[in-house]
Amino acid sequence: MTIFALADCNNFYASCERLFRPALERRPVVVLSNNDGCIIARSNEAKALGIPMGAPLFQWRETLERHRVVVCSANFSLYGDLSRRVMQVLGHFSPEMEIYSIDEAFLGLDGFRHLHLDTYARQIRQTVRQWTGIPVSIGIGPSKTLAKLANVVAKKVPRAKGVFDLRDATVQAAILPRMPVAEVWGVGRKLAPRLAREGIESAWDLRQRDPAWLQARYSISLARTARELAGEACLPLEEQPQPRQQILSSRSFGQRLRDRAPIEQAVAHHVRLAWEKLRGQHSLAGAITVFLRTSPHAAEPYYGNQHTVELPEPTQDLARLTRLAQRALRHIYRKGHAYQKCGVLLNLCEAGLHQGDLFTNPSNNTERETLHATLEAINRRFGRGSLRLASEGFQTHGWGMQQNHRSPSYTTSWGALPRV
DNA sequence: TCTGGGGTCCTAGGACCC
DNA sequence: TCTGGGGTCCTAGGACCC
Repeated sequence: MTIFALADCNNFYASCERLFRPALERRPVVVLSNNDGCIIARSNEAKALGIPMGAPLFQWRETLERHRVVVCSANFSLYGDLSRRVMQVLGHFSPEMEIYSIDEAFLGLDGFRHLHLDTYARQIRQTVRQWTGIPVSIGIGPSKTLAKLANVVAKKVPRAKGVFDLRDATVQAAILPRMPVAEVWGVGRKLAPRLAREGIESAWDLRQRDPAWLQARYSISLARTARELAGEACLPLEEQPQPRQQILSSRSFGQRLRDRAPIEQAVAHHVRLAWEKLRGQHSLAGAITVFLRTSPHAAEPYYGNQHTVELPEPTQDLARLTRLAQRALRHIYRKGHAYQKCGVLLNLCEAGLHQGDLFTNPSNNTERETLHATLEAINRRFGRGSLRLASEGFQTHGWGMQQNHRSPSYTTSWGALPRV
């Protein structure tokens, strides 16, 4: 039997905000999405007030004020840095680790089966807490799906004190029937009600169904989930992160935009952000898509559109990508709408795998490479975005983000070091 | 007034082939 | 009235994840 552990940070973003502001301890804390739009993280105290995940801020403002909830704008450079530290500590405890998201990692514990794993997990938890200040919970199981489910128990049941082991069949038989199917990894908003109508209400119900039947009626993924719930490890630990297939940069505007000019700037900006990631992972873009839309919640009729330009040969050329993106924008922009959001999507090709054509001038690429490297060197020295294409504009006029409650970037910016 | 951003995978259906 | 059979590839859209 393979053994998986899932370590998942508790209320990660809220815990990060607390780290440098101990006064927030035991107080309800929420963290907002970009543009201060939605609530995307809540401390336990905030959850207890009934604030749901993803709730629009404006609908909850009154509750937040009444209970003196601490409201924070998202500070992803802080969370990213703390995540890196947590992962580093977790890495000490197993040679097999898959970083699954910003606040979660699977550990392979096969080599540790001689240990009392409950004790070992408590040791991991304690160490992460002591070395980073972030609380984590740990679930253990014979498959990733069961480890995930064990983690839910570890968080929810006070008696578990942050660690739960779901390897034992008797324990599974006791827990799974009480676990709503919606808690299962891979069962979401749409699937849960559909399953309920067929009498599948608990994780146990799902596990009892014939995988072949589930595959025919639903999908191969759900069949796999049922197998995983039965203790069969179908999903391997993926230690090597797979190369990205696409890179997306998009954001709501700080306010609604009607004119094309500021949208052009925002598009140029997104091309650059996507390009930075592209360079970071040494890939090439084979196609670029630009999309633009109005708010789906507005009273006016919705308009959304997108346009894709295929590149004759894969490229990393920032100026070229920007030019193509502007052309794509012209295809989809219509006068008269109050736009809410735009974005740029790069479809990637694996570098070195493409067939060049007869007419590409290789010396041209060297020139571009020098230009890109210089651009990056300057921005490394003077700060991100110090040097950029003029098409981004000089001010983020109208499209810049709203962030009215941003905490300092304590760990990634010299100017924001905490004072003691 | 105000509703996130960044991903992956799967499926259905159409276009196309012989 | 009646209109093959077997296959591949691509894309859009949907569902899911955090």
